[in-house]
Amino acid sequence: MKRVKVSNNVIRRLPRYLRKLDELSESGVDKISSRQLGEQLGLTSSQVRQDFNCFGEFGQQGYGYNVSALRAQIAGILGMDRGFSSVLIGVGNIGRALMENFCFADWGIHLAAAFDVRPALIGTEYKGVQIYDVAELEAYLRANHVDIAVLTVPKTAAIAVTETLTGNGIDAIWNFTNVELTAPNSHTIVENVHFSDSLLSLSYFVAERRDEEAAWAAREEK
Amino acid sequence: MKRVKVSNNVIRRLPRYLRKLDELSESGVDKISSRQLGEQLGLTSSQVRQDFNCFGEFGQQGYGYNVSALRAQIAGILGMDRGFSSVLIGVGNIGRALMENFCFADWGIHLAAAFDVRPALIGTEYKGVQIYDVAELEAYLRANHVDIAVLTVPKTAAIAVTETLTGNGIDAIWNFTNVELTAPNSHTIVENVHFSDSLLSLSYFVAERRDEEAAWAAREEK
DNA sequence: TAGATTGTTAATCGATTAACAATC
DNA sequence: TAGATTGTTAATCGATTAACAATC
Repeated sequence: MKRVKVSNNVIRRLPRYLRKLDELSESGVDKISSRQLGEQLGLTSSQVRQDFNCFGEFGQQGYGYNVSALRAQIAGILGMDRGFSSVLIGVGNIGRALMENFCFADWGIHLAAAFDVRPALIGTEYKGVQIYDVAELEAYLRANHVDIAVLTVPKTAAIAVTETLTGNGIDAIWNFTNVELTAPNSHTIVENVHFSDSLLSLSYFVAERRDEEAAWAAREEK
Repeated sequence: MKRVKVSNNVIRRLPRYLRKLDELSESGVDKISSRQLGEQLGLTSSQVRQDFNCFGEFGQQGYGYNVSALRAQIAGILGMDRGFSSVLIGVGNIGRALMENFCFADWGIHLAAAFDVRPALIGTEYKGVQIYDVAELEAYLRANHVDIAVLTVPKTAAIAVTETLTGNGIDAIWNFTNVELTAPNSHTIVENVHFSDSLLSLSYFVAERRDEEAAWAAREEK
């Protein structure tokens, strides 16, 4: 597979292609053209073809793309077949929500262990995943290869836990705390899930919509 | 305030400016230049100034920007001072995580009510928010003005609830289900929080990193 | 006043779109 | 073969960066 420097925009579209292809598969569709795929995602056919051509030639001229073959290619590009392993730190509401409803395995990630500070949780199992004491995190990371840490601790614990993680070989963090972990010169890959950023974008669009409505109403008035 | 058509990239940066300005405020910083602000967010000073100039003139030549004044401007642009109201549907783990840990009020959104189907929850209160039967959702929406619906129901209920929402005047949905709600021709504003997209992007970057490491190791070998 | 930094115009860069030869 | 659709190059568009006059 080619692995040239690919723009961030392209990378962010790959998971959307994957979801759409899974949806098509479920509906029994087994071939699709760049034009059809683009229409369903709000993209031009050119963009779809350009995106795929960053990584190789996945289609067949005059035919289009085979849904399951293309799906497999994209899954490979995204690293879903690499057997990445992860641990989750912080079995609160958001941690439990992920353990319960989010199928890590569906996306090729093995959730190997969870950690918390609360005695009532330590030593128990939740959804088939063992919960350990955070005090054991360092030892665990030294004994086991872990690719990704899922950070779902309270804000106050975020920095300390992050230091334990990065100090013990973790170079990728899926961050659900609203603490900014991205040290400017850091070696660590951080993917932030900032709920507030998402809600505020929505709020912006609602405000814009309300202003438009008000402008219309004012025009009617006259 | 100007409200010209602003690019999506700019809109997505606004919440980041807001968070950074809050952080600066907390640290007692009361003025900042576009250069300093840019450095702390990984942006050029030009970009920072261009972004703000989409909406007005918030700085002072030779001085820079007043942190709290700029913060207030951005809050206004994002609609945080409009008193938007919201309801949450689905008081499962993710719904509870939001109700418990996410301060809607901090972002100018009032969470007015929650809805669920489980008898054990209906009629109770969680974190000061009343939980109603989903069967009452339609009546509630007709009786109360609601700007935003927070959708945290299981996948299987997503479509039916969305129809109730859009059929009763809701034009903005904050969607936590991994169902694609964005009807191509829809009037509804949908902001998706797709956990899987986020994790897969992270997975991509990890895969890229591992490939680089492997390439280095292979070079050492020779 | 001199220094600093904005607001804004112009230049550059990169991403998206269009076009078309290759080919299934 | 004729029709369809890719892969890929060229053209366009928009976003970012650079530059600088205005001005605090």
